[in-house]
Amino acid sequence: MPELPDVEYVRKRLSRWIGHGRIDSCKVHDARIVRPLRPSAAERALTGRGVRAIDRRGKWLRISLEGGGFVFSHLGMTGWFELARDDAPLRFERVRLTIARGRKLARVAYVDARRFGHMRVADEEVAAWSSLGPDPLDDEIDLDAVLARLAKWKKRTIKDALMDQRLLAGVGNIHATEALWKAHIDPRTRAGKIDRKDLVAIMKGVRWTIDRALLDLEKGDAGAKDPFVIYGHAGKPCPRCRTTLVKTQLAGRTTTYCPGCQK
DNA sequence: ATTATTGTTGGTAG
DNA sequence: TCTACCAACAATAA
Repeated sequence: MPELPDVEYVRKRLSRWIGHGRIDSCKVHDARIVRPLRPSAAERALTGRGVRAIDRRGKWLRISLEGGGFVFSHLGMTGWFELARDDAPLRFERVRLTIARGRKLARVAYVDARRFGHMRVADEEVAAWSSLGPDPLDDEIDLDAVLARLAKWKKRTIKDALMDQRLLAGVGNIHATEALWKAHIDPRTRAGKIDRKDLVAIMKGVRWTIDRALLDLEKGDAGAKDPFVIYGHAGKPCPRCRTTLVKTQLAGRTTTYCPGCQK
């Protein structure tokens, strides 16, 4: 379930498993994932390469290789990295990396049921990475720059704008929904109508929902219970004002909000 | 059987 | 060139 917190969690795990290791072998089970490279070309490009760093920006991961070059990885809707216990492929495994660190081997599997995720092996930074907006977890946000962008969108809703990766990197449907609830702002508000005070509240909301999600993931009991306050809770009472939460469609995505306290 | 799902991209129409 | 909308990608769960 990757939005920013999930990808950050994956980054931490990957760093632990393969940081400063060497890619001993690479096996691509599904050609779609490494397009436009052919599986054999991707495997050849990665085998034997040292790993220098693993970073995240928004929902993208970047593995920097010794001697130059990168693997950019986007998890799509259902992508995930798992540590495998042996050589048998996991369910929906698409790529396997065997990492050598000293005498130890780590079997790192990329698993992705729907296959919307992909990896790109590249010598240079790719546009998908460099055109991302500021990352709300890592970067200082220039409020004036964000406001200037929002002002140009007369018709677009603030909810849709928040999911635009050029505005802020990493916010998706769930966390846009949760952040706007926290900020008391109606998701249907036109982006251009958002003022500085609103934006400050939204940014607080974004950090609030990201921090909560990250904490849940690191506790390790994710999936055990529904961690969201209003996402997916249409028809139930608002936890803040008890008004019944409603859902609507915004830019093609289901959006939940409280008609009582989100203005 | 039907509908929904956390994301992105490419086509089309304006 | 910019904006807005929608279908497509694919596999599951309710």
